[in-house]
Amino acid sequence: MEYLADIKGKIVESILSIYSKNYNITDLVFDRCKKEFVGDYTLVTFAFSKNVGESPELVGNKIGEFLLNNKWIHSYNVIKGFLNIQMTDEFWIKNVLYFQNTSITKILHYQSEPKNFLIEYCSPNTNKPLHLGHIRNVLLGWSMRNILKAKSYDVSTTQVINDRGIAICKSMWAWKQFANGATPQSTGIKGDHFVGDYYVMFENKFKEEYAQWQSTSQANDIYTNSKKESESSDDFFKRYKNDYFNKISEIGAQAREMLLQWEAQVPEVLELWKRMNAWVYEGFEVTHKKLNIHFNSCYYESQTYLLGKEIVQQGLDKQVFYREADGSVWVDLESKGLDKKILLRSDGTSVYITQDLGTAQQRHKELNKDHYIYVVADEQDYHFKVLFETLKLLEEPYANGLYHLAYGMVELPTGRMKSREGTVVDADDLIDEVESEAKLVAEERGEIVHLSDEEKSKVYHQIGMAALKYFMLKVQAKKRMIFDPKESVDMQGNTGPYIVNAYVRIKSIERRQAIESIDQYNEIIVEQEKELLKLIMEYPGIVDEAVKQYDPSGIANYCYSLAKEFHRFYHDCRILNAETEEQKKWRLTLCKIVSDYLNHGMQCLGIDMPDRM
RNA sequence: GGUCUCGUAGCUCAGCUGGAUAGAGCAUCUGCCUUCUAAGCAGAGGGUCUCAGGUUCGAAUCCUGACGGGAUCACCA
Repeated sequence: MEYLADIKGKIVESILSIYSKNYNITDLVFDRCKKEFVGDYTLVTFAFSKNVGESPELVGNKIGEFLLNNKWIHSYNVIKGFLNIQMTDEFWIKNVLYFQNTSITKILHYQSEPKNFLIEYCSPNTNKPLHLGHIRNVLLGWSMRNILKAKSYDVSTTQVINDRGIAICKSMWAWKQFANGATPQSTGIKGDHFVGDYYVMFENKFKEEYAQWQSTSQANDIYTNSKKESESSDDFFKRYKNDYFNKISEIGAQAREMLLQWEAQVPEVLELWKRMNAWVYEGFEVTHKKLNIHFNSCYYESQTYLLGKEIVQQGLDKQVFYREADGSVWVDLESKGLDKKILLRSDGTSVYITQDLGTAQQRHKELNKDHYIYVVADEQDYHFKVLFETLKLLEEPYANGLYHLAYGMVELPTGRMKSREGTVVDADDLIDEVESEAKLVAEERGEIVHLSDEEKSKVYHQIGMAALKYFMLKVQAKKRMIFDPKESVDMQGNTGPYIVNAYVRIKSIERRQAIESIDQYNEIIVEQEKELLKLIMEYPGIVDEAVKQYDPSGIANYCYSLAKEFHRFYHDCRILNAETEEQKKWRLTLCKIVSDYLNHGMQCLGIDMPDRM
């Protein structure tokens, strides 16, 4: 445990000794001292003073006086209810030695109990490539995986792939119709984009058909008979689109026919389905690799979409579900502040949630985890509330370990992304863009001209990814975010590359001078050094908070603060040309610690840093 | 309309288990490269923390209400 904990202990001890009151440090406000006051740490005594019936100043002075007995407290001052204490140089030195000699893994593992997790994230459809929304999802999911791993928890990851349904049938239909046997290989198009293109082709064809139909007398009859009062034909036909697809459309009927054939396992359809999905998976694989994210397993809806009927039966047997006269099965969650929710259609077929119930149960049977985290956009908040409450009603043993990591939707400065309007930001395009921006800046600077082409492109990729990933992860997960493509490729200021730059500066120094470990220090410690150490000491708390909140943004912001503080230190203080050999070693050690913590934090975010840039 | 959620500088965001004069970045303006990578540093301007009440020594932070944005309320997934 770092030595700040000792100071906190001393404060608790002082209160016990002076006032015979037993306090927990978490009940007291003890924080870093604000820069405009003299001191390193501050204890706020207002609330406490009230409890003991003495003025805040008196309490501050008494505790301050008591603390002076400690060799790590240099001095104190009291301003109203604020007791500011200054630490001795010995305190900082002890901490440096501790951080130098103790691995971050060990520090984070302290008092951590064994737990195991399954994180479900990404969850794509196989009819189109990954987009910006998926990027936020996978970065959050993968980052949470890294953070939990950093706490030495057992974590595995999975994704549920929606590989069946009408959407992929649309792609299949269009491919049969227009492709003439073309493949990703024959056209050189990435598999997921290739299949996505046929989905778009279907949609365009359908739009065309629908538009033509709207001028027929059949359409006119339907409009006059079923329009709402004063509804324009435009509005009506927008609303009617889905019905048209299901009831009237010719190509809609053909696509639905393919779906039926798929369910009936018609070999020819099954074959095409497998073939096209395989193309998509190849494409996804490339994107995953670029983002450097991984999955320990995959669940396919084609294999799980029939699950859940059994669990519904169990619920009926336990009388926590009920059957309506028409045969549909429901759960009543009104006592939980939710509504009644259908679990099985009157014809006995599944709905969305049926499958999720079944999947949850099956997964627990197979993996037996304590915690299951679903990384899914917050538009599904209600669905997950219902799902979790239903599983609790069923008294499933894992029901209390379920967590919906909900993140806000990603919007463009122009508003929501709409595939219909072609405003969806494609994941691969975005990755290419940040990479070429990184390349542009790097070439201007010319620091890495001597590297081989292969090494160079690796650095461009790392910097581009640092920019993109940090940009996405610095925002609190639960908040919706405005994604400005222009800002995402920024490399200055509060950005990933800024943090990478701090790290690279240290690596550059390391290349000039090997860092030896130290066991003492006898010179003055400057303010910039203390500020760095204060931040280093805060890291375990930052990680714990990220785990508690299921939110990496705190770690992202921490990395920025640490990098910022380092840049200041680097500017103000000479390291290799320090005043004495001893100071140089001390500062080198400090650099080493900072680079380790920066690297650890960035690793938690899934950001891989280069040694040069 | 019901439920959930958000509202902090021109823009994008921190800060939210109540604590001192509310912080960054971008953008605008001004300085600093013969010294370890200037993707950097230092400085200036920019705020009724949406509004109104309440809780108290103290509120951006907690509570209530209003206003404004978003999500959701299918025998879709």
